[in-house]
Amino acid sequence: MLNLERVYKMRDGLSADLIARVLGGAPKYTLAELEEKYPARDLPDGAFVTRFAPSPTGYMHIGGLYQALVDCKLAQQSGGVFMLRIEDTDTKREVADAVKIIEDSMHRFGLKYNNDEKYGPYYQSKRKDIYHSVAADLLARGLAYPCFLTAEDMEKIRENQKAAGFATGIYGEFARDRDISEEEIIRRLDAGQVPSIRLYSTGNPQQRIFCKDAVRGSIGFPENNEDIVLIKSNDGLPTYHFAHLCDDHFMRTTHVVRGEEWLPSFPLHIQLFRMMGWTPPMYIHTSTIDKIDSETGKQRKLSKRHDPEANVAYFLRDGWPTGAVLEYLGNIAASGYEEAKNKGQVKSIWEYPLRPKKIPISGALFDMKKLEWWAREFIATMPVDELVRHVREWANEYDLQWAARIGENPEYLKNILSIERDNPKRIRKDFITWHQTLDEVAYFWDDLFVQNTEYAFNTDLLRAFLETFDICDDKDSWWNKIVAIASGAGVKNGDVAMNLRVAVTGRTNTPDLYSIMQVMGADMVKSRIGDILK
RNA sequence: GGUCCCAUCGUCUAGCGGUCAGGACAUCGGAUUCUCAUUCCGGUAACACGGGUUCGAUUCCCGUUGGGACUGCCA
Repeated sequence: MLNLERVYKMRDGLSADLIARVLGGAPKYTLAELEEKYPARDLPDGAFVTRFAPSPTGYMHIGGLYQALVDCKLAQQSGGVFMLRIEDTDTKREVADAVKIIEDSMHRFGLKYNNDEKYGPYYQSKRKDIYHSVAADLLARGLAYPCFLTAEDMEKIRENQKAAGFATGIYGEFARDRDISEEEIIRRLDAGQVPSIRLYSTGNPQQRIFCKDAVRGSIGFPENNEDIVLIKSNDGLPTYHFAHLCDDHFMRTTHVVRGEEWLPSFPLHIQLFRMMGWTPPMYIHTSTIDKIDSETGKQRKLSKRHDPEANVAYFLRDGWPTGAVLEYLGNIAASGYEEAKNKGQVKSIWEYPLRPKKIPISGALFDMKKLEWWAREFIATMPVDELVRHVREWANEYDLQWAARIGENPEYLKNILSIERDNPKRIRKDFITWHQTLDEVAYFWDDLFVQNTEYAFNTDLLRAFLETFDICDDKDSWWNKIVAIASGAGVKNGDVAMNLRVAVTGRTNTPDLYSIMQVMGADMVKSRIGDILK
């Protein structure tokens, strides 16, 4: 009983009038009204309600995409709901078009969300009424208070704390306005000061609080005693912590998937839910996606400043198949997928169940080579029409020269990309990205063709080939002619073929030579060989 | 400094007290092939360290070391 007293009543609550003044207006809702407005969702047992909640910084991080995929899959496979919530509470960091970039990325990667209006709005900046109503409740119960500390005040406090070797932050004796009287509040308000609303923390760091993570199990922390900001003074918007509390409660989120950088504030969030008497959601703290820093040689999180591949836009620009990126990411979250797919048990990541408990918790290095492998496999198993469509769409958006070139003769590109695609089990895996696909077949255009100057051609063989070459030959006759040339010259069949291959394409490695010549046409074949003979 | 998280081949991982420690990518070798591709075979390669608990530890506990995150009126 004593303990409860300590936890729930440490200062008097503010009067309704004062709460309205402090908040800049009377709260629109009571807690009961909010509960009614956002009722429990009508979903089957075991359905997950998840959300991807990025802040609009004008940039979609690969780690964010990973989390969004996990969220989306969890909801999809359980018959639940996946939401996209924009965390735009930091007015200072707002970037134009940022939301468009996020929505566009979600769309391109096929991450479908369902923002049911009933539980909206989905922009935090439009949910002020909700936050203020909850804050009013806390204020009335003496579990929050208006704080008039300025940025300079706090900076000074922090410096002193550092100098004295104390933990930094606004807590206990450092929380100057923690027990501020109503009279003092009114005086400051009259003087035109605008307060932030701080939590009146009743946590005791000597005690431990245990927080449950779906993957990591129960994690113990010292209780939080910081009077963290709930509502910011400059714009009246909530901090992440308070928004998370209100939004995930009233949106009826069942599972919060977020990065492990949130682990340190986990006890705070549980404290908040307990103060409200609400059941917290289940948490899944994912690991970061890292790389080895080329300068320091140390592992670190993929950063948007140093690593282009941290940005989802990078993969779009280079024309990576979004499905392959998703498979790569999905296989990190559900490592059994790879094997199941190779065994033919499932066809895509969407068919493979993601077990929350199996989501890895140690940081994974981003493996470009493995992504490449996924991409090769992905493109190789794609019908040629789809491949052509993807390549054209990419060119239309990112490479107008290619787009124009393809536009002149779309059939030509299709014929090129159709080479060696008839046998599904033996399709070459030359293609990785849409961009690279085009570069790979550039030699099919005279103005892009680059003659191989390194290769030591045997002009006799080339001349012999030209003499008997007939584009109308079927593959057997064509090959028989090559065999004849080889035996006549006393060289291996492969030598003749290689001379032709390099002469016609400029490369030592290409798909089936006969098919290439058929697609190129007699004139191109003859002129390229002729150029060498000159 | 404090708090918390993490630790199996080079990489991503399987493993939940007894396994020849399995798979995939990468790598190396071989076979097929018009090809430095594909396909098919095969190889090298890992339980960070030290203590416990146990008949028996990769697996459980503690410590060490190493890596990471957080420590804002940013999320």
